[in-house]
Amino acid sequence: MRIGELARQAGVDVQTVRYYEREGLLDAPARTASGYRAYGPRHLERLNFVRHCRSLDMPLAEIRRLIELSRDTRVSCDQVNTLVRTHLERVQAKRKALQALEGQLEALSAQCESGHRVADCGILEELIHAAHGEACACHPAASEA
Amino acid sequence: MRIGELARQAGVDVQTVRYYEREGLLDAPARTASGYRAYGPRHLERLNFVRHCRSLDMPLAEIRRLIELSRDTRVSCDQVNTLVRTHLERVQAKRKALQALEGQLEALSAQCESGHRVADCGILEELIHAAHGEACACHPAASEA
DNA sequence: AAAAACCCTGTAGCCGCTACAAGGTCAAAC
DNA sequence: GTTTGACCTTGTAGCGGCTACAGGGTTTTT
Repeated sequence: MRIGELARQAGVDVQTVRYYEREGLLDAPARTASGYRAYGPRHLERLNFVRHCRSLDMPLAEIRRLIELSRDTRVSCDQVNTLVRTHLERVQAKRKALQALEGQLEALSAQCESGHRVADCGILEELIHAAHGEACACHPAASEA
Repeated sequence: MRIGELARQAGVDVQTVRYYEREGLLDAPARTASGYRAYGPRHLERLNFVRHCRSLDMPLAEIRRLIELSRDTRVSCDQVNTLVRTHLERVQAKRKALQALEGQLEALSAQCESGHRVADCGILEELIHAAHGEACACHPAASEA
């Protein structure tokens, strides 16, 4: 299987495959006489593994670590679980931050009534007031923390 | 006010101030005889505005657009509100994606019971099964969509 | 007068790709 | 047999939003 076929089967760009090889996530395959990469089913399996981890938003460094761990079957599973849970905590933290953002942006947008000019608009005023460190719809109680 | 003082007052890195100037978010200030940037209170106000928008996770391009809009006070406020609401939708979409991720990672972690080896661990098996396109704890109903 | 703290420009690194340039190879159509 | 087109190769640069470092000059403090 050549790189285009591998990429198609995994649903990724050809460049991404080469990138993963450079980054040590995919073993360098054999080459044909003319220098083309020749992949086997193991490579596809590994590539799908990487993509699945990426779909869980894991950074490449952690996927690399998972691959290392999986190579040594004597390793305690706790290490894998810790990695997953640490990642989960990161995702949770980011989600909560976005949730707070949502509230702030909604408050901001609520300042605006249709049809008037920016000179009379609550949004820019809010944003500019923030420049003075004053309370605003975005960060109502920020200064109380 | 020199760049260090400005940066300190806004709570940003000196490099970030220069970066914003390069990116057209901050007007180039006057220079002293020896070439040092000399800022006034207007610059601090603008910098705080930019930082506030960044705290709302707006991309610099949108902040630039907001600055443009705010310069022309005859512009309809709807443009500002649309920008904010579009950004809000992006944030919402990302938050929902992260929420789904959380569930997947939790299901994954639940596969693991403490103390055993990776060979017997549900997590890596799940991740590797995914490489065959099978149903997994991470993506239980993905193939039904 | 020396040391420390500040400033300048330019460049490169982070992440996970993506795209482009400038070439070599291979299969099929004419 | 050659020409088209799809494929492959390497190397390099770009995205965003900074951050850091190198190698200098200036100002302030000791």
